[in-house]
Amino acid sequence: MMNVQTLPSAARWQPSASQPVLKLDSDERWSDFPEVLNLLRFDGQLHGMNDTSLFRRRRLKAGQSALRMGQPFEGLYVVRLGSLKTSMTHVDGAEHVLAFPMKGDLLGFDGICKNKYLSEVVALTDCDLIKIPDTELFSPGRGCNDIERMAYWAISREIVQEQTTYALTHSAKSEARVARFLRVQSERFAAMGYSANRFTLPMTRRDIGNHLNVTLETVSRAFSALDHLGIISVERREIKILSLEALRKFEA
Amino acid sequence: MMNVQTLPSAARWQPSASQPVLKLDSDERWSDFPEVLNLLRFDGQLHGMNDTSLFRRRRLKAGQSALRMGQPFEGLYVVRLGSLKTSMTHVDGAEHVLAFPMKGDLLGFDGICKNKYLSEVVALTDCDLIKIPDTELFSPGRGCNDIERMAYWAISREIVQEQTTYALTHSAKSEARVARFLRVQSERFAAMGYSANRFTLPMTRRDIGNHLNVTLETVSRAFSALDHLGIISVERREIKILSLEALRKFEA
DNA sequence: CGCATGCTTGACTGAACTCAAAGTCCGTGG
DNA sequence: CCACGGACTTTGAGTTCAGTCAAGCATGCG
Repeated sequence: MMNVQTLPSAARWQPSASQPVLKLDSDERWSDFPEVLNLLRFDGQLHGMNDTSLFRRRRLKAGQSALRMGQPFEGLYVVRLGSLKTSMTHVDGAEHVLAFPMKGDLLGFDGICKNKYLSEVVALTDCDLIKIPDTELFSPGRGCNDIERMAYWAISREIVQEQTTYALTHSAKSEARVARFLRVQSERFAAMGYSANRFTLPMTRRDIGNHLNVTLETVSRAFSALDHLGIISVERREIKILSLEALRKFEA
Repeated sequence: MMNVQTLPSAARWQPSASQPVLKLDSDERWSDFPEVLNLLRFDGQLHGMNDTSLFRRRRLKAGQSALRMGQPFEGLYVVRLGSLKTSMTHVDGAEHVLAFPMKGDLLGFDGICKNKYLSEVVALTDCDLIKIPDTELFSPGRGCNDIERMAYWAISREIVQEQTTYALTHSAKSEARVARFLRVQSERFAAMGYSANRFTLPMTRRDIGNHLNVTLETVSRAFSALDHLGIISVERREIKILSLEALRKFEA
């Protein structure tokens, strides 16, 4: 059994008139290969040649941007703490929320193909990231590289999660999508050692709605409906799941 | 300029009462690393150590299954010819169409993470696939491996395409989704050297609808509407794009 | 030829969107 | 400290868009 702790309700971002000026990337060195493997829940095979890996540490305040669309690829990130939001902005200016990465998730993998990042990532809470620089991934002299293999394994995992997420938007009814979203969130929290029954959503109703392709009002109404039915308890962003069984029934 | 050819309208699959019995995987050897790189439109860096690569060739008749959910991972496939359909089946039995792979696309990458395939892939037309066996990808003694790097680069590309596809379902109006779907199809055909203005859709209205999360009737109505407006010409599955400009306007 | 599948079109219904108003929480500044 | 403002949320009422149900046609196969 994993150690269950309550989710740190971390400084929620309250929009302030001006984006606070900040000292950029605390570029601390950080070298704990086993911790990264553990965060990623890696269970593949390695060659055991993990030389002294040079990771970096990066802390973000809520509201800060972790990666920007179009920025040249400079490596991958593993989330050590905090919640983020990944989104794409279309030519017509419309935003599309792709995912809500949290502890153990990988960021930036869409930058490998074209050598620049293709999505925006912003911190929803204060965050602690581990950077795997591109030099560690691709250095040609390095030969066979455990880091590269680990990274690609993690990318494969992210693909699977993306497919699952994609499937989220394919329920007939909007209430069903919201119910499924909550269940998936619950499972993700549980997988990282947090409580599955009680958690704080780090994102707004609008972001949830965008992600599920429904309006924020519909999300709100769905939450209220599930609350009135006694299936969950909603108090702003504090969610308690009272009956996982009943929640699952709503996913049809 | 690429060589433009009309899309081979390839034996469309007409469902027959019984799945035809077939000789399985023609397991021919096949060893043309440059062709694979070309198919994948690879433009990354390699170490130039591409030893004698041992690929396999596999031909499928329309309607045959290329990969099955749950089947143990045995490698990746690159499509050399033909069209396919990727889908996931949920616990409740609902099918979700993820993508329509064609020439140059990669199959099976969702199998790396859990060492088994997580989606169904069936051929919509007769297909010609190149198999990259897992032994070629992961053999530990092999050291630094160009094939592995190429494969992962291709996976990164597929992620990007998946995100684009995912965004397909995030247009407000259903007509807009259908219009965007047609434009994306057109661009994909063009990217592989086929005509961008005239092509044959290999999939049913139902599959398109499932993919876009609308009903087949809605797809049909959208096609008709775009036809009546003179933006496209639809005759069963034969599509002509008459005004790409106008088509784009419908994506808002 | 009959049958099955796929496609189109119409009429009706209902779910989700839009618009609107009011309430809550939180940080800021007087 | 308290009042204000802004973002976020909830809830209601009206409307529109897409789903459902149904009928009919086309095509290709046995």
